[in-house]
Amino acid sequence: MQEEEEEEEEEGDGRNRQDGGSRRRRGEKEHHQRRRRQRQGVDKQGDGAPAAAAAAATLRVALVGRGFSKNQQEVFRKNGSKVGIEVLVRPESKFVACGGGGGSGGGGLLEQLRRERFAVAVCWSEEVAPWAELLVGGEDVEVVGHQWLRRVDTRPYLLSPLKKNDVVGAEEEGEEEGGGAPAFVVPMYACQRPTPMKHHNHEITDVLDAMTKMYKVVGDGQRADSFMRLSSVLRFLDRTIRSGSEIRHVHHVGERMVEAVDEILATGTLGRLEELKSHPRNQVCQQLMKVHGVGSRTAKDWYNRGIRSVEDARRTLLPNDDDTEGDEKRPNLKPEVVMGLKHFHDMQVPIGRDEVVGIADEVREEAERFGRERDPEGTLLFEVCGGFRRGKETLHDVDVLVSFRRGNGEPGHQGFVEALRALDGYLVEGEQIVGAEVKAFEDLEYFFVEGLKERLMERGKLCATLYQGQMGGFTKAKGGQAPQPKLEREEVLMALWQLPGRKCRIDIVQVASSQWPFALLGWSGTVMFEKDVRRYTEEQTEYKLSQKGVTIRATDEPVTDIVSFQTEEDIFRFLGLEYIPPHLRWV
DNA sequence: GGGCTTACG
DNA sequence: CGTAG
DNA sequence: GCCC
Repeated sequence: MQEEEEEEEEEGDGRNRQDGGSRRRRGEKEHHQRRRRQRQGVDKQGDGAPAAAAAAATLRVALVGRGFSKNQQEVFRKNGSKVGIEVLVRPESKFVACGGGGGSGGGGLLEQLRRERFAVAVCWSEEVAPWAELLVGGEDVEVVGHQWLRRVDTRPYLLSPLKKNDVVGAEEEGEEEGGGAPAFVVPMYACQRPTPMKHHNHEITDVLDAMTKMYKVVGDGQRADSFMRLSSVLRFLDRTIRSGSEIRHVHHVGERMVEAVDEILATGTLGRLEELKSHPRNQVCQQLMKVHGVGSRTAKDWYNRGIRSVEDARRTLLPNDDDTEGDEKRPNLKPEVVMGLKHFHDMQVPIGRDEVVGIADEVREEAERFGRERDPEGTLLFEVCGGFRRGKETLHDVDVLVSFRRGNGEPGHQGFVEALRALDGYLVEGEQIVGAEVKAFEDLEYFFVEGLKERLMERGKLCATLYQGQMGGFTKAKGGQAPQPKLEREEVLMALWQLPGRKCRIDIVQVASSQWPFALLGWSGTVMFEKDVRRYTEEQTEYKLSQKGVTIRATDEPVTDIVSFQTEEDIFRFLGLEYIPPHLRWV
């Protein structure tokens, strides 16, 4: 797609650039950033196409491999030493890739490129430009970083960078083209990987997912994440793997993970997993963590109090009629946990898609009615997010996102600010808010979710509230400045919904309409996808992404003031990502 | 050895 | 710490 | 557990 939008790219490890640098670097903001990674110039979107023509004139040399890691480059520079460098050329695309020599072991990026019909050469100098010219003829040469290469590659997916110990051999012994299936090309961030729900490696990912869960039970979230990442990588692959080494070159796949995959392929499970599962405490804790509001810490607490099952917990912890002894050691349970225990069995029952549709219809109907009362000209934005939007067959809760755009075109939030202004005692001198804004929130009937909740409760649809709150709506108070009303806000209600015969979990979220696409993206999951789209933004762009919108990281200025975001596609495009529809976000 | 998404209660 | 995606 |  963006075959031609590279134009702008560059970045990089590009310390070696030889051209004077037509590239503007925005050094100003580097300062407070401990980020040593250079960002790609992701600024243009939409229009950024009319670049192809210019691209043909210049030969770009992309640097890849550890020979060009930041540290390595420093070494080059300091020593002025000669270093073996591999040069790969792909004439039809007018660029070459170069990487550090030395090392061995296949599977690296260079090797992948070679298999894909790049020409290969090795030079023994940091001065790659002359080599590149030699290989493809005397065009102008510009040296760019491997990030650039990844972005201009014709395939729909980006390449993952070479890992530390995966540099291919410097000696390009004959072109043994053959050699089995091509290496997997796995983008580094989950948000770059279209990942379907059903894939080719369930046998392995089932075990890895169990491992992930078990590490969460024992409280090792980071290690759990690592296994989740590996599982995510495997779900992306387009064929079943036969050995861990097939993905050794992939980011996030280390030595231990290769061993793990091999062990699963050989034995069907992991010794470490079986070992953890064999501990009664872990088994019990895993059960207890199914209770809403109970994580690994609470589960461990309960276990240490002698609780051995959810039924134990219900008996011991839920307030009962007769308070015999033992209630003095009853811990103060948060209301959520009380509800989690009380309705435990209902909450374990999967919710079918048809049931979700029914619930959503009722919520939408009421929201529309409620909205019309406030502004007959207004428009309701409504979407069921979460697993439902990704196409999941059975859900464990219903995530509803709503927004209300006023008929006059103003964001629905404007009404909130107006209402706030009208509130006696909360405002003085225009925008200045006096007193506890929290109180204002409670008093204002403007709030959409609150109003919606009341109506749905009157109808007997909504029952217990597990949590209700809001984010934003005011600027932070700083100095003597009182908080100011603010557009960005989000109201969240987590509650129970009365189905015929049972209750189920429902989350209703309302946001300012300006935040709509960001909220859609943010509430559609998966967890990994959300993490990685933010991590990608943080590491690869100069922006910062949140459910509120996009800001320029250095200045914290909202980009949403300048660029219009109407859809999720707008966000992906802005960030330089291929659009990935919800049903391909099973990372 | 630090960091690993982000925000709230 | 737990929850949300 | 992996990466920088």
